[in-house]
Amino acid sequence: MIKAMAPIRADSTSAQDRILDVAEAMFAEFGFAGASMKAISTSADVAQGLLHYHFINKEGLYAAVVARRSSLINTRRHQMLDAVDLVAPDALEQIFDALLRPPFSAELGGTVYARVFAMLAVGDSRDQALVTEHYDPMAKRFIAALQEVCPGASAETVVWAYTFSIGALVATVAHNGRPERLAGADGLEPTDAVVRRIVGHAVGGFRAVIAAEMET
Amino acid sequence: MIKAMAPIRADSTSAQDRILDVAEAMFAEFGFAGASMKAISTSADVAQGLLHYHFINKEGLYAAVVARRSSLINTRRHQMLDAVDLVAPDALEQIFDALLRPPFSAELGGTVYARVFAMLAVGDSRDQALVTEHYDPMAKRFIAALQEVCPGASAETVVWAYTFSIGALVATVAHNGRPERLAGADGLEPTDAVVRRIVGHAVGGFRAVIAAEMET
DNA sequence: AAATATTGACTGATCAATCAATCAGCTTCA
DNA sequence: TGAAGCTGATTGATTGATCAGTCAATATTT
Repeated sequence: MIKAMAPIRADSTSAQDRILDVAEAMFAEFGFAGASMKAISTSADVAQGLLHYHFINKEGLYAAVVARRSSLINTRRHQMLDAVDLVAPDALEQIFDALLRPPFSAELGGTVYARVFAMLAVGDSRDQALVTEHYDPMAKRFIAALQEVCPGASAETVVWAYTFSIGALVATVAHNGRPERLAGADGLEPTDAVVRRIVGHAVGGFRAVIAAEMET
Repeated sequence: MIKAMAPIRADSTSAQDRILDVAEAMFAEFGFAGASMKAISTSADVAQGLLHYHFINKEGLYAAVVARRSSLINTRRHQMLDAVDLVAPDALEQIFDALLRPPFSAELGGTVYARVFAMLAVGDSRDQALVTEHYDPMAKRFIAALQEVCPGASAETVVWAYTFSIGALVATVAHNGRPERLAGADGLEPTDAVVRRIVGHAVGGFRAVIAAEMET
């Protein structure tokens, strides 16, 4: 006999994934302390106990949310960096494009997680531990690539330029409506145009801090 | 007889100021939802009811913390922008210096508040309401100054460049130890050196996005 | 000048609501 | 016969907020 297929769930996603999706949205809106396990379980339509069954406690759930998205985004970053020709004249543009474009990607789940990512970047010791685990290795590889392209630059200078660029990314991707408010515009620019802007800014800023170091 | 002097308090600060100082530190470390009124009152050595007496509720206390520091910092920014010669060759440097230097000032209370400021920048609607009230007018004046120096640039481009620079500022001033971690350094650079770096980065990035717009 | 009201700052106790977490037991599938 | 996934009820602790009442200083009246 033909075996019954794996049961097709009405919503087509497992309870675990549903919890992660809802938790991501809640953490994005209210932060770690502001999101409650009760609200997450209610919105995900599961018992609150199930959250602890799968993720042990609130920190575990938070870490799982971060791990899921950061893995997707950083894998893409590594792929794009792999494809960069470090001796090409526009190597800098390519490197920053590889660093800054993936967080905007909708198919990597970017838009909602982006706010969690922004909070991580400015967060306390708990957030920093997650950053250290999930983002620092990627960061160090990009910093090494920047140094390779720009041999005269000191490590300190490159790290600061990297930090500034990530800050610009965070401010952009946290899409809280401020740029639109300040410009008096009502619509969002298409993603690709914003990415080109931020990459151009990062490259220009990078060249400027390198030049400032050289002339001293 | 000589009248008794006004009583000299042991700690020389009013209870209100003490509450604001402690609340600032707590919000900086744990965020809005993470800081509790009980913990704040205990650390400030006052009854919890006094927080509600002076600030009505938690949001009122949070708003008071933001209002106090943002007023100091933005006043300084306006003063420095007033002193800028908009037709000088280094007008751009001067404008960005006026924008980016005050948040680093220790005498304006910067170092602790900086983390509150960082959370504001990436925060939810409550945070954005405070940003709109306390930061947007200043931002608009700086954006206007940048447009004056760079007449060919579109408003949109200038706003994005401004947004990127504020992002770099936030990432820097949230001093969570990440730059040092990535560089493997153990000491902090002197403030003035960091400010010069970030101003140079902002100017270089600004010129780059303007140039990119011109050539299209 | 003495007695009396009024105010503002502040405390200590207490409230219902909400928090994260636990656990016994149910169901489903291998 | 398990084991994994999951529920529903419940826990003690903590949350922001309220309120009656204390106390010292000032203002008003006698």
